[in-house]
Amino acid sequence: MATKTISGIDAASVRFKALADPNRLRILAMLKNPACCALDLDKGMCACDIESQLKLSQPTISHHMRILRESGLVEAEKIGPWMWYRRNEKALRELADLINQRV
Amino acid sequence: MATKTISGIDAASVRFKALADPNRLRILAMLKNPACCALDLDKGMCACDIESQLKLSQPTISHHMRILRESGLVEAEKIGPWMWYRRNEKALRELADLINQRV
DNA sequence: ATATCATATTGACAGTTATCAATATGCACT
DNA sequence: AGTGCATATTGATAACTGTCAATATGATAT
Repeated sequence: MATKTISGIDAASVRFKALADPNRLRILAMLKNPACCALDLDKGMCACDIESQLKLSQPTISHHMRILRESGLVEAEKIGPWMWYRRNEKALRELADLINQRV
Repeated sequence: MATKTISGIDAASVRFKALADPNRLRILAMLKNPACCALDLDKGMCACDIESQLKLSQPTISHHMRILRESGLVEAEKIGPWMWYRRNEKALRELADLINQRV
């Protein structure tokens, strides 16, 4: 348990790293109010919608979504051919709390 | 005013980048409860104290402090030969609010 | 099976980052 | 002036990052 704090710091730095890119911040802001091709907004947004709103190539979007997913700040679900992305509000709240209370 | 939002995102990404390193997170945590060579804790911590608690060279500490300072998350004041560093609680709170409300 | 669409992976490249050793700056006290 | 101490800057290097073009994977519909 002695290394718990350190590994917590490392995990936090991974999440802050995920936020440390303007395009990823734009993606998270988009996911807050999904404007997407489907009507069922609860699903979040699919990659193609995100791509159409940012001037980035499809592989680049995929790269950013992987970083957001692996950091735990975004969750993904595959439905048919589409990948739906949603914010992990709990993880985001924990990160905000970390700034306010610990770090 | 049209670019206000974008420049806000860029400014935020600079601050998150400042948090995206484990050693800088450790420094911010240290500054929360300054354990330092001087008695006047209100001043914060001087660079030598930070250096003695992290296993990093003096230039590396200086580098990290510059990034924290330029991001606005930490303030610095030179008193005699020492540089005193303090957290900018307002900036940190704003960043936490950004996660909670905007991004 | 095969053609199509959505997304992921790979490979490459330019730019950035974390780190240290060496050196410079700047202050304080003889 | 000169010595010593605290911090900053420079230069170098290995590792990482954001981006795109090309290619691969995997699901759907014909």
